[in-house]
Amino acid sequence: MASSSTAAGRAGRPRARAEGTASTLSAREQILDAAAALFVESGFSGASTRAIAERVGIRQQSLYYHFAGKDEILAELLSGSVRPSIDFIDDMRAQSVGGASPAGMLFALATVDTRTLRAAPHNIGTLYLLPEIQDPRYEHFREQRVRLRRIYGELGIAAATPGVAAALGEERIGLLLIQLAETVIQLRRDPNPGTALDDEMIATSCLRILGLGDPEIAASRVEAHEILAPPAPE
Amino acid sequence: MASSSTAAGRAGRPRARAEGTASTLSAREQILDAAAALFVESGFSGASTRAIAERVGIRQQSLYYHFAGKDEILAELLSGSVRPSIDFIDDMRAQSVGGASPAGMLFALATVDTRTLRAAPHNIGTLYLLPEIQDPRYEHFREQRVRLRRIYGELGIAAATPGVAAALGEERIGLLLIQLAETVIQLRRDPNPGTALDDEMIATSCLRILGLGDPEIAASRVEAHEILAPPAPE
DNA sequence: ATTATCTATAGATCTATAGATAATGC
DNA sequence: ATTATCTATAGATCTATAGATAATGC
Repeated sequence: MASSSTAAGRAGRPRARAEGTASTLSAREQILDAAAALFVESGFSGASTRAIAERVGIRQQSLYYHFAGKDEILAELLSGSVRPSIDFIDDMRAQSVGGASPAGMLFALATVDTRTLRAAPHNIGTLYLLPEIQDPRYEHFREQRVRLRRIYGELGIAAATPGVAAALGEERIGLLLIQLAETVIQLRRDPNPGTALDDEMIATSCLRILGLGDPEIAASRVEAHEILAPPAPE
Repeated sequence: MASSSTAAGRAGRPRARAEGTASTLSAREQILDAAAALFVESGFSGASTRAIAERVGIRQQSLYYHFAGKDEILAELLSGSVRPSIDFIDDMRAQSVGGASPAGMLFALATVDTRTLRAAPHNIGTLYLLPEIQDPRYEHFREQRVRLRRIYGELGIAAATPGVAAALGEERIGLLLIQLAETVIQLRRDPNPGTALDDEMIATSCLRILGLGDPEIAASRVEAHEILAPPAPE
């Protein structure tokens, strides 16, 4: 059961503003969560360390026990937010899903991505849009995203009809597909919840852009389901 | 010839840091331009009034002669940036382009939008992505964008195949199409200029999402050309 | 007189470091 | 002893207002 550090009220001087709720998260996680909410709402520069700390229920200066600076908090949030997609890709490749077509894999990837973006707390995908991430400091993160885009491009060009493949090329396809997946971010931003957008709508649109027709899309969808929910291995 | 206020060195105390270039822009325009560059690079909160003024070549406090505050500068930039699209829509409707199909009009609108986003100085479309514009203060701008999205939705659902129209619905179509048009923003952000993306690629992708095939897309493209470059009247 | 700048400056932040303190762990 | 907080505080901003000043316009 290895108790670990996640636990409730333990070592260290107690907080001045004793929390009523006794969060299940570690202090570090509480900070990340608070920062995510505020970065999404006010941007990186617009969210002060004081505001973050206040949301957590600690003093501004106490943040520095857990993070070297505000930028480290953002770096960690960013790296956590691409991880699910990258992991999924690596899994899919490792399993070398023999039977799956590029279109099937693309459908699965788009589904996972949109699902992740939708389920993440605080619409964290918004962070991708902050101007501040262009800073050299966040290059590692940007590289991860380039990698993701490249995978979209590779799968996309392999799945596309010859005409579309020739007209667009791999890089543009990658860009368009990832852009489409991120529609979810804008959708969550919209305060009017009238429009729900389910994951498969995006994945379907991805394949349409590539020139595929309804029968191919339907087949890819079935493949994607197999990739995503593999038959229980005995 | 009405000389107007745009002119070069005129009334008012001279600037301390005399500009070598004697800009052709009015001070107000110089401020807007400098602010646009900095908002795009550092975000709204990340760009200080001092930095903006420095770029213009005036003192920080002198900004307040032209604008009541930083937020007014952003408001003006935002309103200027949607105007071309809104104007085009109003024109297109006013002319009541009798012959044009929804698909043709959509192709034309997407072309104009991507062209505008591509040609604007400083990748100003990035401003749409700033978290700060969710503030109630910028509601007017957001309404303009909602209007634009609605037009995309109306044209899109009319142009779509029955299957796609039924599966997605007008609002989702609007969201997806506008998102696609804004791929240009991300493209311009990418420092690697390897990938040029021409306007018609986006417009074409818009129609593909709607389920249209190559012949319909080709026809819409021709219609769009007629809308965009109307045969010289009489 | 009007216009567009300037200088001076108030007051409110904001980030980060240094060192004290109040818990738990051994 | 270690851990996680606290208080105190430095130093750097940042936005905005008030009032002076140096041009042009009449």
